[in-house]
Amino acid sequence: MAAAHEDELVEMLIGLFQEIDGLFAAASRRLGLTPQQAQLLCFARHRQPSSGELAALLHCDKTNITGLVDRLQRRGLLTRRPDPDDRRVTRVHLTAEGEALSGEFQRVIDTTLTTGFSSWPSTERDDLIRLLSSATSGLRSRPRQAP
Amino acid sequence: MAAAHEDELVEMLIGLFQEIDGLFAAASRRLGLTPQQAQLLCFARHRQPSSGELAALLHCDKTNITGLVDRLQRRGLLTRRPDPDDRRVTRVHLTAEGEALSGEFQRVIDTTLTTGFSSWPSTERDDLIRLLSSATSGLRSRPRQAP
DNA sequence: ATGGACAGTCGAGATCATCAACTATTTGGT
DNA sequence: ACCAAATAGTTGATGATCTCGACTGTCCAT
Repeated sequence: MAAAHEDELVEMLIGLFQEIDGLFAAASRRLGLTPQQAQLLCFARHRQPSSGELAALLHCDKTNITGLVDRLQRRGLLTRRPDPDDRRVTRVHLTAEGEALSGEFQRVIDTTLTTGFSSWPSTERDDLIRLLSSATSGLRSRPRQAP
Repeated sequence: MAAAHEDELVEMLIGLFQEIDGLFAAASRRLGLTPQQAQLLCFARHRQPSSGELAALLHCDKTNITGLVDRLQRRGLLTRRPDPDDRRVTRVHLTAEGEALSGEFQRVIDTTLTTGFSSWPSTERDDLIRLLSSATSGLRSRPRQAP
């Protein structure tokens, strides 16, 4: 067993997590958003998620989404619209202003991450993409424990 | 330029971030901690950080640390001790209970991540460790912009 | 129909997070 | 040695995040 290697891998994964967490905090703050608001806007960028979907994506309770969406709606960044197929669900649609702001956020993230890899040879980039893809999908089916 | 590859890499990095974020949320909740509390305890596991160091590690204002440490101290998980070399700084020391709880948290994280990679050949693990190391250090010196 | 599952909201209470202002201590320049 | 500037931590005020239990309304399978 390569126990030392495993520990090292875990350490690296968490280190990268911390780094991206800091990047998100700095970028959202720069735009006058909280990290949660920025992430919610990004999730609503190309689909029109329901509150329940947003709760799953943000790893929080659905009752939290109500206030989160309330504040963003009060700022004119999104609107609530009823789902035509299921009258229980309400879907979140970005306004033009919300599109612009979330686009700005995504641009900051993209350029910061991209410039961090600008000096990498494309073979290493491809390797990393391949390994990250396997890693993420491997973790996505993580063992759930009973509540 | 491999613009498509860059976008794909950014997408993968964020996907992994989301996954680890969810893992942290679930693990800390299981132990009756908030994610911030769990992270703070882990940072205090082997060193005795000052409040300012904790603020930098948690990417938040130093005034936030006061209340965070207050609540953990009230639960008997850590103590404040003055730094002998600089009477301005107070350092955080975990109690035995705090050690146990943060150890439990770290164990949950470690085993979940490790089992996610248990089927990987060691050559791929080594590749991923090497690439993540480069990536994280490359991002750690990220370009700061003026406030 | 009707009972159970599901989506969203509300109210209460705790935590997280920031800002301005303050005290105490350290440091460096003169 | 002195004093101004920088630093570490706390406090109070304010707003945002997050969860829990309870509630309404809708869907769906029996």
